[in-house]
Amino acid sequence: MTDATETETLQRPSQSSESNGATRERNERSILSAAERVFAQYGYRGASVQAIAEEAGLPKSNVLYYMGNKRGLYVRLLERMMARWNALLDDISVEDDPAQVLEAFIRSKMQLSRRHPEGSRLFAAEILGGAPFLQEYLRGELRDWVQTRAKVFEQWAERGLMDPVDPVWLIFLIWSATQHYADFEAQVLGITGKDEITDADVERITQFLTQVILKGCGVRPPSAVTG
Amino acid sequence: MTDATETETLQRPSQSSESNGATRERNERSILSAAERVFAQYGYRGASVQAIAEEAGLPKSNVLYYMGNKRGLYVRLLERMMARWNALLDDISVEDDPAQVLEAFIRSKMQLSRRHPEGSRLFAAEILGGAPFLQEYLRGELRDWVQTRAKVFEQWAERGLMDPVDPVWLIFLIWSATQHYADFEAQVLGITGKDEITDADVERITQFLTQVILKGCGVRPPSAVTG
DNA sequence: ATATATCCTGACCATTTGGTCAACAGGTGG
DNA sequence: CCACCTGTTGACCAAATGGTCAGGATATAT
Repeated sequence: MTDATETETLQRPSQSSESNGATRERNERSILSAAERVFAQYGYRGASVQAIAEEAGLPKSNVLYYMGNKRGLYVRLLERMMARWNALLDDISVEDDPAQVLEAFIRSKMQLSRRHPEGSRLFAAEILGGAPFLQEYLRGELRDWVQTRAKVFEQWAERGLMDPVDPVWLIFLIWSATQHYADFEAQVLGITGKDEITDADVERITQFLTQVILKGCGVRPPSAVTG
Repeated sequence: MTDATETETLQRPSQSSESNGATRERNERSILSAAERVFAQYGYRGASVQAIAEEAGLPKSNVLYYMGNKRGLYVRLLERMMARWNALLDDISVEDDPAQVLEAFIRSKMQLSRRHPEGSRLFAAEILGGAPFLQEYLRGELRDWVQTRAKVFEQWAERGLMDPVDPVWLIFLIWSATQHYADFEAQVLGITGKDEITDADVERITQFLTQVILKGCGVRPPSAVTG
């Protein structure tokens, strides 16, 4: 009965959703944020509810009161990250300028990793471990996402707007390159000797990647005015 | 006293190292291999000695008999992977052909990830978690490795053999792109719908990456005969 | 004030964790 | 035969694990 509720059909915030659900919202947010950090660092198995609770500054029981159980909490975080992800490069068409689209892709992907480094690492850890919770998503939604974009890339190639490279691998290349700075931040920092990746660094990396990848695919950089 | 021995000053294999150290070697190998898989999948915290033992087909006590403790086993695996890593792109000089060197780099890095996917993932998981065991290595050996190669790339750029891109970021780009296929194998398989990455796939990816990255950096592909 | 719903949490539980240890087996050299 | 070394493993331990639950605190609605 008092089992893991669907975490969707939660309180119906009748009218005064301010003081009513306010506590809940505040606590849930802080738990989710703490959990994201802990899961990202230790992976699903390695993370403990106790550690999450401490990170959130709450007793373990309270975390479980809000989240039901460890598994549900984890899935919820994955879903949140997937939603952010799906918003990326929402609509592109053959009519768009390849250079502009590719640059926008690289830039927004870079910013996603920058804005949500823990979410990015959480995702990476899940995939590393064989994606036990995400098989479905990978073979469904995400696959469609990729195929749609790949189609457009292909048509660009047919029209001579870029080299005839395999579009799926191009997408993987952009993914890996952009995610590297979030997922392998520890490595990047260690090797460069920095103690932080600044906004300026991110901008420079974005430009570097844009330049190399566009040129590498035979895409002409966007000429501000469409010739 | 009976603490974690240095795992280096083990048995001195006097002369008959066949029947003598043979059992040890066999068991150690199978434990290391099993541990690599389990650590890669679950991370350090998430992996259990019990799981490693089962994977190796031995009782837990036996694993601990050979390896001392979990930590030592993990460190030993990391060191093994680092050794493989250091052998990469061992010597390059300004006199070499950029195209040949870059292609060799991409190819050998690709093969390293292919030959040791679990080791690659183990490494990735360690970095993802903030590299608690590898700080020293990253800021020391690996940093030097990168700086040395970066110097060469820079000189190539000065000589007009390639575009003046930031060499460190170029190295990161190659790393991330090549490692992606090992670390995110689950994602690649899910999206492409394959159930295995074949040797032919690896070859095609290698050529794709070589083509795009060389062209992207303004490196002319190796003209079999030096012009 | 009373009732009701949310929020909070310490105590508790079975299971698993990393690790120790004593006992024992097998072979080799004296 | 004994002594010694390597290998083997079940029994055991304190600590940590995910999760439950009863009981209390707090606030709002009537």
